[in-house]
Amino acid sequence: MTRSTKERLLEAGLGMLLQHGYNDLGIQALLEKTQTPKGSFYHHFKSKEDFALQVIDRYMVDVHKGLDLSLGNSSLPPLDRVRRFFELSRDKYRDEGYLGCLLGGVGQELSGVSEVFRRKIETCFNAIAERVAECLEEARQRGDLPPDRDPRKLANLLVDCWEGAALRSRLRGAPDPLDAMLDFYFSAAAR
Amino acid sequence: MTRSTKERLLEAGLGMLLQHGYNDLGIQALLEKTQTPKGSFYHHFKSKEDFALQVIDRYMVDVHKGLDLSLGNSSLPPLDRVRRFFELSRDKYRDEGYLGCLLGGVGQELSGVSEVFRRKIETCFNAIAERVAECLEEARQRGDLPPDRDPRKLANLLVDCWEGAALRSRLRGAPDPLDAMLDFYFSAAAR
DNA sequence: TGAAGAATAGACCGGTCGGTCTGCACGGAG
DNA sequence: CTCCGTGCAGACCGACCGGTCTATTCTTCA
Repeated sequence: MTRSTKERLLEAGLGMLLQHGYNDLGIQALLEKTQTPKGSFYHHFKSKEDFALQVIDRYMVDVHKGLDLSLGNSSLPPLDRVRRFFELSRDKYRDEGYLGCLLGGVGQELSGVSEVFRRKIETCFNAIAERVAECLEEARQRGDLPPDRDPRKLANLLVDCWEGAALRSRLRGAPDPLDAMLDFYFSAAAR
Repeated sequence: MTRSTKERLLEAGLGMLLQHGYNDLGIQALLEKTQTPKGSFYHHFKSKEDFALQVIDRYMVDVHKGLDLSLGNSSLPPLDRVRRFFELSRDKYRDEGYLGCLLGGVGQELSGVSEVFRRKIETCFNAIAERVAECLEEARQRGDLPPDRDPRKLANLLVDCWEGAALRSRLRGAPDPLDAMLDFYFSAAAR
């Protein structure tokens, strides 16, 4: 039971944070949704901020799992592995009702107001880009990418554009912007 | 004086909305900053939501001014005009301390919770993309763009990626992601 | 069995939120 | 001059916010 309550809170928090954002997410509402008394919440988390940061950590666990799954698939050429990761993310967004990316949402909302969150989100993006970059470097060495391209810049670019497309797909409730972005990026990067 | 108070509120609101987002923007704080009593605020705006929507309208006036300025400059080739617009935006972001784009910020924060804002922001993006698309169409007809490219899709793509880069530049407090994105886009789109 | 700490439980708190209400100042129209 | 609409002014309101506190229950292990 120990973990279960905390886990339940984090899980529900993930969904609610995605939909409501940070400031519009009420502790009260979270507690009602998870049938948890307030005492439990503040037993497991020292504050709302602490809670949100842990939700992000949990989100990143899933992200890294997705990265393992796609980038680790060595039966695919490296460029396809990268694309695979984002297509997986797109499918996840679909299942969630196109609410976009938690990092983008929280990042936009809080980076102007909280240094803690600003740093946190930037660190998460860097971590993702770093892993993508490794795979792009492999592609470069295979000749799938022009040798003069910097894989790290290319990876950050991809992540950034992805976040923009994710916002747009959220606004539209549709995956089109995500697919269009991937098509453009991979045809342009490879040539 | 009639306009002045409302104008002052909208202007301050623009900055505060950009930094704090919607939910973290307190009416109280806005009133203190602008030395305005509460009665005046609710005389001019029927609610906080109404206020924010008008702030967005005001923001869009500036955006369209920027579009007029850049896209209307017929001494430049159309592709350069488009790039010019985004470079202008980048400079504006710099002057504001790299807080990114209001549309992106508000869009991310509220689109999961308010249909009104979701639609509003999507409409704004479409308006920008539409004007960009016109210019891209001109470029296509001149042969600066491959004839099989759809200017509208290309324009939306550009706007989307820009928003992602704007978020990242906000997280970093630096323009690099914006420039990297523009470089990539224009070299890829044109070839 | 019993002591101790983890976890649950929810009443309660001060502060702040968005929003309302009433009254006053002012300026042009009759 | 009065009248009336517009804008300024701020006290006030109930609701809700995140967070605290104390008490109780469960779990574990000596």
